[in-house]
Amino acid sequence: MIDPKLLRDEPDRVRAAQAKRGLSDDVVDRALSADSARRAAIVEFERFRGEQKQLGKLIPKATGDEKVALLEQTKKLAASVKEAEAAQAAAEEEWSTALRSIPNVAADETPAGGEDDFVILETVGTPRDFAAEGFEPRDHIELGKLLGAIDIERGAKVSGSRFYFLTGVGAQLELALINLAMDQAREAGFTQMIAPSLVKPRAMEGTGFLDQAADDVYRVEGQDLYLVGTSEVAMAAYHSDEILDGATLPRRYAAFSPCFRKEAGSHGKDTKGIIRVHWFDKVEMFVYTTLEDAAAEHERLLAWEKEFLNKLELAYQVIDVAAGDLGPSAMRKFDCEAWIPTQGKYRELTSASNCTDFQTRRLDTRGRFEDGTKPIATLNGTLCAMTRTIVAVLETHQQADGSVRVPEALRPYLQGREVLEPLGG
RNA sequence: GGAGGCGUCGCCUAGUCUGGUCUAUGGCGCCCGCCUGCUAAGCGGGUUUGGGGCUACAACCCCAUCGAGGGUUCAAAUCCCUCCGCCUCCGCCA
Repeated sequence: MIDPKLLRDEPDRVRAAQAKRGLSDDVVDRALSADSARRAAIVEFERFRGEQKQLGKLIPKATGDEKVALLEQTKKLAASVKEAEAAQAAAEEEWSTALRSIPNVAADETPAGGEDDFVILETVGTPRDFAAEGFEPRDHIELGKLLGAIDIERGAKVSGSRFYFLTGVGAQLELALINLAMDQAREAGFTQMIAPSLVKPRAMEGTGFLDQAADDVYRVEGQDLYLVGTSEVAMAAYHSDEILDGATLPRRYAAFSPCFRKEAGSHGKDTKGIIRVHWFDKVEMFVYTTLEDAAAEHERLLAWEKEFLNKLELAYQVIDVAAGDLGPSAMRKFDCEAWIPTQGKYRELTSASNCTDFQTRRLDTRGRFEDGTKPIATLNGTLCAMTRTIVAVLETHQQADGSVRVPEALRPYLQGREVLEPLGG
């Protein structure tokens, strides 16, 4: 939720922000008029209510005819109060709906436009030249089979398309990645967390996932619970309805959880392999900090993501995601896209978002500072999304014989193994 | 799943039976001031959160807020209903 004050004081800035995302600014006027209607309704209600309270005080002292008259008067007033209260509630509702449908105001630095209007900030490493090395790279599906690491057929048999089993060395690889990520996070001062992947509607709404992305969210039948698409959801709601001591900020959490996505609307995209699946596990960085520090923290999250990708010796580029592709919560987003050899392109592996006070306003999380209670910011960034990372590692570090070289940083987490060998026979 | 108990402004707590000076008591903690070689103690004051009015976004005034939502009533922390959470016991279970 954006700051209502910003809407009131600088509606043109909000209009411009809508345009930058390619959205209509009708909602701005709707929200503005709802706001003034709401305030009028509040004044009305408070006038009646105040009068009612004043008269109510006289009743216990009154006697006889005086009391009868008072009771008659207050009875009428009670009806007005009730009516005004209902009108106020309706006005609040309309205002809140309008306000909530306005996404976060993108940062000045965020490129305008949609999905294709991103700006490449940096390219790290060089994609391997398999032609020069004299062999055709195998895709992760084939490598997964050779190594006995990924069982997609049985994933489909048991759970349907876009599911998989990680088997043997594949399972070990995920556990190694989790531990590498968690160790890095712990060393950087993060509190390690294992977060629930089923959450109440409040958490889902609060993080903005019931807006545009609603179609992508699994809802549990008959249970008023949702499966999270990222532990960001649980972590943003973790401190809901709390006022955090400003001195404890930034609070940095590294949360592990499975993630579930319907992938509605992506039929036909990435239908093979484990690039796009309905479930995967992820270690996510989640930070609560001050609004003043948020932009700097965003850069730090990106730095930690790069550090992790560097450990895995991957080639990648960092992009500044365009406004139209930010999602409702973020005001700026950096994606790290790793080179996938058999696709001949960079694919998103991690994503770091600065959500400023958009989520904390919805979830009632604030900070107590010397100069008062103020809104605070949340940020999130992927440290390691297992499936796509496994794809990148296998394909990038494969060798002509179908074996895969283990990046050095990962070896301590794989019993010192330097190479993953194809299964015999 | 069954039975019972509990939920008060940071923490503890009074108030709920018997609705109305509850404008929610007291203590602890915290903040400001006084006092004071320093510290402690003592004394005085302040200390939920959200919203609105008016404005300099101050001060001030007002409304809401006693787990949440309804209801009864002129009036609800207090009575009634529903829900949520926590605790105890039983059952079940990894």
